[in-house]
Amino acid sequence: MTAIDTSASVDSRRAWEVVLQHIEADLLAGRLVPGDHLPAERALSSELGVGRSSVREALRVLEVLGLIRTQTGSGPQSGAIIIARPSGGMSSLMRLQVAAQGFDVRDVVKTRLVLEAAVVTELAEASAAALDSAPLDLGDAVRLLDAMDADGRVSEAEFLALDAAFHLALAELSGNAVIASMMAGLRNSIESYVLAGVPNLRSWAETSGRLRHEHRAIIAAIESGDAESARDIVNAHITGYYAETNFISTSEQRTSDG
Amino acid sequence: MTAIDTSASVDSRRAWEVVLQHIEADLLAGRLVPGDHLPAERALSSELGVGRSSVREALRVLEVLGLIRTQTGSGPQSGAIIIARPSGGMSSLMRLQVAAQGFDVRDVVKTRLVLEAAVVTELAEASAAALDSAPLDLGDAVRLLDAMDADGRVSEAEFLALDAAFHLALAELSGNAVIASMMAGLRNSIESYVLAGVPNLRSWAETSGRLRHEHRAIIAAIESGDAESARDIVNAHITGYYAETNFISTSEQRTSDG
DNA sequence: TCGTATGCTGTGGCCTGACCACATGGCCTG
DNA sequence: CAGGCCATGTGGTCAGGCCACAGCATACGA
Repeated sequence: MTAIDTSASVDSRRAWEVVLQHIEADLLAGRLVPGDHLPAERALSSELGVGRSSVREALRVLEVLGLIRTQTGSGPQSGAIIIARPSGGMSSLMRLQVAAQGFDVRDVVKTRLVLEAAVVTELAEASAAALDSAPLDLGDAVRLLDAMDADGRVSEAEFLALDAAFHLALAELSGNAVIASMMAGLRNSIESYVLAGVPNLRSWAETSGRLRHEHRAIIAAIESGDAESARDIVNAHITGYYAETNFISTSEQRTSDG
Repeated sequence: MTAIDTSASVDSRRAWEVVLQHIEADLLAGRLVPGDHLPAERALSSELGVGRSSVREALRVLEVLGLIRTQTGSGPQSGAIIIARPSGGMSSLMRLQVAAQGFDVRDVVKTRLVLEAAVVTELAEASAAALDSAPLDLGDAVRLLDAMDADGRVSEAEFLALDAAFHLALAELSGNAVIASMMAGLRNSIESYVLAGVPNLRSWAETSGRLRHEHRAIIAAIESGDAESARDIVNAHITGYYAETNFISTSEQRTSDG
């Protein structure tokens, strides 16, 4: 009796899809913008004529995709709030697709290579073009490199986490949120593989030293506006690591396999 | 009385996260592979000691992310089945993030440019390298071009849909599922903007003719193994369209805005 | 008067039980 | 042997309840 089924008596869409599309429409129309509160679950439920559990299913999806943040209790911070943080959703998506064999790990690495090259190219060109105006502050990235230089006091896992953060920082500095979140997701999805490869290294000290050196070289190439060499270094940087860990033979990917 | 709370009496994870992580663990361990059936919702519920609604929230997430397909009824096709189709999830994610202003449309276009260039580069290089062995069949893509040539009998929307399919086909031919699904998501997320830009064109006939010509040129460049010109053409192809629709002035993106 | 304590209220989180539509597969009947 | 019928198990959905939690207003005490 709650739902009025005049018009579209048979709604082919499932109830939770109705909720999802309703919210998407509100977003597209600008009726909902980041920072706004969604109506309470019970309100949304009666407003749309669906059960609260269906509303919750839709909200769960939005939460995983990084569109909303939920909080119990009362007050301004409670409820479901639009946040629009893509990285979390991208990470979940890629991690699960890799787990479910929808994504081949080699393709993840190759894609990361493509995006990473695009990022440093863009940064280098921006640096070259803006020598006079804005000086292109790479401080965030450099600080991470400094943290990685605390030799001996940084575990393998910590080092690799900082490494990931460094590459992510570069992506964010390029100003492209799409690429940045993709990079976050790609890296996140193969995190466990990266860690698992460490024992295969001949010498962690040697490898980490090389990685640190390459990082500095990337920064230097960007600052000097040398896009081409930045691209080459980052290429060798990533390819080299995976080759050393025997994680993937990047030289002969997908030559003739299905 | 159903849930036994020995060990980990306070589970900080929310109930639906427990379900999600359980399934993810099964995927990673290979206990679940594409084609397999998930346990029934009620079984999963009692097995994990959570309510069925929580199980459903997790399944909903998996469904939107493209990991499972659900079907009512009984028989071999009913229930939740692992499918691992990333495109749908990528599309949802990007579409909603664009709607929620988490992604700037200009960044979406720029990212598409990067990926598209990588795709045609890879295809061209593969074509050049495999002149003797496998002849690199572009048939799928070419058939789409043929369909677009039915001049006058293809509406704007249909033409643009075929255009999208063409670019997606190229991505899939490159063999990289990650890039292919990203391209699908990127294109999908700006679908409405692309369509909305059509009225801004000086002449649809002129533009569509140019697009068709450029498509053929891309194919030709790939087949001749000319990666560089393939990249240039695809770049001009995409940039040109958006410039013509005044949808975005690709020449001066993000020069000094926040 | 001021500060604190206390309870009210509204939020999401979760569970239970119930019903429905549906698809299958076996059983029963003609 | 063929065809129809129903038992069974599935996801889809709803209603209602309880809980923990956070804020806020109110009342009370210093």
